[in-house]
Amino acid sequence: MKVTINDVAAKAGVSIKTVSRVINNEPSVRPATKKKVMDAVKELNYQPNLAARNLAGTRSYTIAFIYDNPNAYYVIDMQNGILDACKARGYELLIHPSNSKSPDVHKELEDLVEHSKVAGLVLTPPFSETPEVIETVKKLGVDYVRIVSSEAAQKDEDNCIQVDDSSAAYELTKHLLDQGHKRIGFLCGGEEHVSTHGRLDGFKRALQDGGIAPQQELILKGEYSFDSGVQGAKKLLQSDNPPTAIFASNDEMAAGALFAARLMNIDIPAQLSIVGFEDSPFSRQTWPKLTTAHQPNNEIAKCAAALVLSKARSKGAAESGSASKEAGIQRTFTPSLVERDYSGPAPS
Amino acid sequence: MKVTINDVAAKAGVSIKTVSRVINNEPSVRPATKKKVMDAVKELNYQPNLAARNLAGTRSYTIAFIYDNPNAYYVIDMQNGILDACKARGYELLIHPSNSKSPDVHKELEDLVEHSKVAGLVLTPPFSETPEVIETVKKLGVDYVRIVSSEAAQKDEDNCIQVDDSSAAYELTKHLLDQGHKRIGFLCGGEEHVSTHGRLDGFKRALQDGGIAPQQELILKGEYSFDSGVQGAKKLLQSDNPPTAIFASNDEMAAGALFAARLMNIDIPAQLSIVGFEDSPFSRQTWPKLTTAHQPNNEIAKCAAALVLSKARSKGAAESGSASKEAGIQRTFTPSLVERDYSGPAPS
DNA sequence: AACCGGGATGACAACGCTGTCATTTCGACT
DNA sequence: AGTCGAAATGACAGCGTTGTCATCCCGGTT
Repeated sequence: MKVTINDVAAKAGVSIKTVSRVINNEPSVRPATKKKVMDAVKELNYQPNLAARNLAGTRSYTIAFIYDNPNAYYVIDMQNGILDACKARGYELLIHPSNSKSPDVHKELEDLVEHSKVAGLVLTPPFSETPEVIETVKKLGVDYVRIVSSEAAQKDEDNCIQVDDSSAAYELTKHLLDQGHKRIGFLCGGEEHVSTHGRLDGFKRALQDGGIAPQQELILKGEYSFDSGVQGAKKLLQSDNPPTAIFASNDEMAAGALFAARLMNIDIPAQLSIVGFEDSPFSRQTWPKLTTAHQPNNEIAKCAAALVLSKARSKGAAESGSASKEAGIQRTFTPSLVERDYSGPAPS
Repeated sequence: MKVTINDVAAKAGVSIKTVSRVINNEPSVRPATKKKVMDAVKELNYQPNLAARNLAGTRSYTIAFIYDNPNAYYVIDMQNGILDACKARGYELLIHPSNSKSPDVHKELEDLVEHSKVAGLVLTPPFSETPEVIETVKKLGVDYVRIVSSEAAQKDEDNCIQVDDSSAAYELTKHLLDQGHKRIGFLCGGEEHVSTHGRLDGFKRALQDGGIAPQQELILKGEYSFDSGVQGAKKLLQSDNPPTAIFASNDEMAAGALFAARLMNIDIPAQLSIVGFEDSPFSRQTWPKLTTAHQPNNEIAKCAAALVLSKARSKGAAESGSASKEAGIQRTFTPSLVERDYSGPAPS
């Protein structure tokens, strides 16, 4: 049958409590003893029983992943990253699709935390950027890490993994400017996403630094969807003085913009350049491939999970104050330019 | 703190064992007693502690979802369906991305089952259609349910939720034939998917029933990807005698075909009809929208999970032989035609 | 050489539930 | 009313781990 802590203790010639100490990295175990135990663990391929740990211990070995982003690629990427981090540390993952706009969210969160005894929460946008939700989470006193666009991180940096949308958008815009584009259309994502504002901000800053006056008529509101990209691009391209480039706030919109351009028989990239954002599989499934900003969602999620786990752990073990600034966990990510087929110099 | 079985027992004036009997639906509890207990449960909002259940009981309250399909939409849909079923029955879900082609699969599965003490497995294609993998799962003696294309279900119907690709493809093809199309191109999905063969089979049958001779040159091998759709459609449309309609084996390929047609300035649906398969968000993110066969992945997954849970339960409880044919769980799904913008009568 | 203090270790209860088995209850039949 | 058997219920021991607290051992003091 399954190998338990008793087997390990017997093999190592110590008590189960000592084994427990070793696998939990508690102090007061002589190096020699520790080695004996670790050898036994390895030899028997022992792995602590999660159910028993959860039951007996004060801390839990489960964290939850909460999301309400409709983009499947995004969610899967994040989920896999978190899963990796959990596996590495012997934790379990509870998947919790939710809806930040629903009035039940608060009770839902409460139930999740109280009932399931989770050690921590990983939140992604737009859920992670909804103030009331964060408020509730804070009140619950559970450890959490929010993955957010930098602008949304202000108040509790310590619980955030940030994505610097503004800087990335700046870089992307600069790329277009460098290629001679003077009129660049901008398709905004949904208002509820902080990233929408960050990306727009970066875009504007780059324009300004490039000495180009604001062109309000080229900035269009929208949503992070294909349809929205189609509509926005159409509007831009049908205007009297159409832009020579379009900055779409994500790849899906860029694919939409691309589609619209095709419909209008516009040659790409000769007449029009298009850039996306995120580097989702979407940008590669379009054809030819989109120039975009690569956002390492998998890695971001892994760091978020690692961070929340380290919080949960340090809390459980030594209450040694300095636990917060975890070494080795990257806190800020700036998506970086990936130049592909869909952008080129401005037409002369 | 948390409300436990003891609180319920106290409130109801019975022993904890009786409470246990009630919440597990075991026999030999007087209706009056049962009611008392249920009332107490409701009043206290009691929910059994999963860790304790897992630890104490012989059966486990965790099932695993194993997949290796790269399509995020597909996976998320399935996952949500399974999650629903689990929640409804108080089970926990273990997410396990895998790779049916990796040589480590067997050991991986073994570890998963032995170590994590899962009550059941839900498998999706192509993982669920890989013979060696199924072999391993069977050997492990764990309950499982495979979601498969009907053709792959032969041997162990009892553990399958089937998707009748052939019939659905037949219907879709018939739809095209009814509109007067005589030359229809067919873009195959990846060989490793049984659905690829089922869909082709349905296509051929419909053609035959429609009195149209096989046109081998119109059937192209491919993969379930956008790129593959682009390539295939290009090839078809550049031939001497191009088809008036294209049956793409999934929506992603259809989107690719659509894209290729646009590039070649082919008017749709006037000159060419395109149909997809699956009704993934993809088919709606394309624009205008694709005609396709709606495959209710969410529902399918829910049934699969319900089935595996009923297996696990019946095994744990009364070993009453007849447990297998679960009432009320749909076993076969036939995706059904969803007519949208991208198909029309054949050009005259 | 006896003594002390603190690090190292172990014994044992507890976590919340299920499984086993003993005990009680109840209706039906003498 | 007394007896019997099955149904209903409960007492109690685990499940594999952690937390608490007692014990042991050791080097350093006096």
